[in-house]
Amino acid sequence: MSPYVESFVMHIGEMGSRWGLNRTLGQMCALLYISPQPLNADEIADALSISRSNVSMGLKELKGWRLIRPATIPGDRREYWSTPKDVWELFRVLAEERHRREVQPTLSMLRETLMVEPTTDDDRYAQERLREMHELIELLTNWMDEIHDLPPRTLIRLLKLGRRIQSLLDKRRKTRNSTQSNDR
Amino acid sequence: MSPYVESFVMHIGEMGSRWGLNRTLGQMCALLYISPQPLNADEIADALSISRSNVSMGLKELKGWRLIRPATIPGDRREYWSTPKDVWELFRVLAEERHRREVQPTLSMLRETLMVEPTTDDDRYAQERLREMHELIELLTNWMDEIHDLPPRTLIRLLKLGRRIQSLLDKRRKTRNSTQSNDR
DNA sequence: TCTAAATTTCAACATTTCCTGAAATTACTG
DNA sequence: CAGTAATTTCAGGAAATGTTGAAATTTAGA
Repeated sequence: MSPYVESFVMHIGEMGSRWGLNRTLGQMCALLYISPQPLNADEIADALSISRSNVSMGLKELKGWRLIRPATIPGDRREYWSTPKDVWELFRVLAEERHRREVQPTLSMLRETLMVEPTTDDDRYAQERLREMHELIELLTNWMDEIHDLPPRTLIRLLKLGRRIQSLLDKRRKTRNSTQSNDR
Repeated sequence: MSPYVESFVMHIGEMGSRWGLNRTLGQMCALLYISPQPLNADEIADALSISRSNVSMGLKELKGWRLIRPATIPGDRREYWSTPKDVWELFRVLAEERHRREVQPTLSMLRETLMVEPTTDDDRYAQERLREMHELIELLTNWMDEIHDLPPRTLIRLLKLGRRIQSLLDKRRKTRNSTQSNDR
């Protein structure tokens, strides 16, 4: 592994631990991302100096994360792997998976708890906090779902707009109000 | 701790591990969030059945995360603690801290690596991937900075807009193009 | 300034998470 | 359908993380 590549792989490895993956998973991802060609398990084990079995388990997990894809090299019977090369897609997949694993269960929990009638004052206060949290998470979730398959081009425009979004929204509201309907 | 509160606290505890905090930190946060009054260290230890010293270390960390604030109760010499009660603020602080701890270092690493002139073809390919990642992260970072202190009201409007943002952006581009300037 | 309550520190222990090599399984190929 | 290459599984050990109680430190008030 060239030093060029190494600093990146190691760094993402460290970060990986904070992204639901762990160090090894992060390193594997990073390595596959910056490799021009797909790699097979032995090459990965070799590059990262980890055991073959560790790679096998890692690949299994990364499949679950939808972060890697198989590739075949004609005349070679081993399996090769790579990540999507588009950062947008990579981040989107990661975000979706984390949403599925972290946010969805939390939403369920909140919904269930909110069904229960609180009895004490403290519980009533707690319920109010839960309700607010539920509302925000649901808003964010719906938003993510909605923009999920907007073209990256559109999202980039939105990002570049930054805070100027405010005036745009204001303008929209004004015209809408002066005509008729309102959001939702 | 009432069962009402308990399911929430325990759940956030589990999630906490995935959010850079750990289980105990998550539980402490959750508990302080849904408690009508600030709590002192002993009350926290008691509610969560953990040692006093663990609470002390936890509070120290949570201070570092800016997730808790001290409160004083007149005539009581102990220190009391609570979280912000506004979910928006809570999430924003969490996002900011994670950004500081995870994204910033990654940005630095990318910038440094991009300074180095790649020598092999593989390194040149790697650099291209790094460049794209850097670009995206920077775009997201700037966006976050910009909308950082827009009023929640505005953000809610944006969220509720969902994918309809597209037509709004299209409209804007059309008028802009027909007059003159462009984004950036 | 002294005392006792409150808080913090830290080294030892406990728990969780990760990684490995050996063995088992699967999948090609002759 | 052997025989071998490739991959997966898994129990045990290693490393990392979290927790505790005892001792040290800080703080507030008498």
